[in-house]
Amino acid sequence: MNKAEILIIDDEAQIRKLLQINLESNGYKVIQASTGNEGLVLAASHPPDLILLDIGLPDKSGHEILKELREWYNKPVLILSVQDTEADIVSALDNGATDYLTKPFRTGELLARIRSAIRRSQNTENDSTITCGDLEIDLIARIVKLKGEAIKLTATEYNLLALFAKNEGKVLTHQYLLKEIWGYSYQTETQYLRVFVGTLRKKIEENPNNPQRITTESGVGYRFQ
Amino acid sequence: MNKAEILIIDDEAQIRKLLQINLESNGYKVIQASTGNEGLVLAASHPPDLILLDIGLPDKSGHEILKELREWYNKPVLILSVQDTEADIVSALDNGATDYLTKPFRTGELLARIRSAIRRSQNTENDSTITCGDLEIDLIARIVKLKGEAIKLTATEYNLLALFAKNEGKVLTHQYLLKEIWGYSYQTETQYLRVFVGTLRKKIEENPNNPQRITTESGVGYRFQ
DNA sequence: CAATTCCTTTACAAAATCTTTATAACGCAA
DNA sequence: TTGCGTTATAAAGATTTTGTAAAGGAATTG
Repeated sequence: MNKAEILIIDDEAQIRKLLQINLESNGYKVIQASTGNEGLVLAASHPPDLILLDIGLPDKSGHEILKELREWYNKPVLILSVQDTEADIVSALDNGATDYLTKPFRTGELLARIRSAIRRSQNTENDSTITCGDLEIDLIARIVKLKGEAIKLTATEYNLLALFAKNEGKVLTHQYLLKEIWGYSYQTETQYLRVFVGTLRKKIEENPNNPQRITTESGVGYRFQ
Repeated sequence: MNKAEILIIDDEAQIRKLLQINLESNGYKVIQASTGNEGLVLAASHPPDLILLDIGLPDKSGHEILKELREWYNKPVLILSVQDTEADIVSALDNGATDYLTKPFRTGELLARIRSAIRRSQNTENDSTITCGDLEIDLIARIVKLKGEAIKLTATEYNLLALFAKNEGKVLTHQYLLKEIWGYSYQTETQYLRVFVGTLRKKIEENPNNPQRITTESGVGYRFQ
């Protein structure tokens, strides 16, 4: 993955700064929110690869934020907290937190736990390259080859194709695709999908008028084979 | 899931006992090993759903055990250790540990982290397919196969068939079917059902004039077998 | 800051699906 | 047999969904 994006939701500017410096120097792209609601909006409009969530937020408890996130967000959410009561930890983990670290944390450990969480979340059948007939997708290098020839895809086209490839054979609903590629708040923009599936077909199908790889499931979504 | 199995690899009998009692009272099945090699053998001969691994083992370091395990075992491995140096934690996590807890640990937290790890590992492996004779319905991939051949169904046809399959053998009333597929306000549109049961029969019945799979219960509804 | 690429949006044609109508067939009881 | 309620099938019409092109904006790049 090319620069995983991490969203920090924390009200303390100092901590955000500290995290930002550490994460960016380790090759992550960082987005920040100082309140829970701001964090939810940011996450919905552009889903990050991982979220660092503080429990002690001014506007809304982190537990609530976590619950709301988990209604649609299924990538890792790591909790950072000064609280270390067992009840807090258990509640967060049972509500879908991926991990729980108490402040002050050790940066090396935090980074290791982030690596671990991201590795696992990408581990959905992810052997770096996926091959489907004469189409090869290198998920590490982000290169797509058709009959050995590299194809030029835009960022969105690539993301869409990679998502299809990781779910070969399954029907992916419009909602799901939009949520994964554009974000939670784009669930109704099915026209985006039509446009991008169209351009993808032009690039990877033998005959775009009779697509074999990306087929339409009318009223439901698309399927990649 | 039917009683998840947990393998404990730890040389201290007291800790094993403590873990055993706690885990068993929470519905897990427990297997124990007091040395690293014994643990590897047990894991290989009967792979558990999760492994609790102590780092300070007499025969082999837990780090080594972890590496050997990870060559083939990809379910959760939680590390328990008296060591809490950052280097230890980072090394374990980077070698594929799912989580790392330092002794003494809090049982509630440990149980929550176990639940969390198991939940996540199960999320990636669900293929619920219903099989009725030579008809297969994959509810995740949304694929229907008859004698191994995929059949093309429209969204409504598929929904109807899936609903039948989930209620195999039962008579489903017109009202119920209409309510489930079209919605509450369509309960009187029984003609819809006739049309769609008709098209379904054409696609999945050997002889649509003498249906065996979807049979008519006159005046009541339909039954799927 | 100009050029290019990519994304978003709009418009319209084409295809697929659903709904409705019409008509025939079936089972059952009088 | 006839009549009635129910079911089956075909096919026309209506509606929804999809595909494609293209214009205008936004973002990126040199």
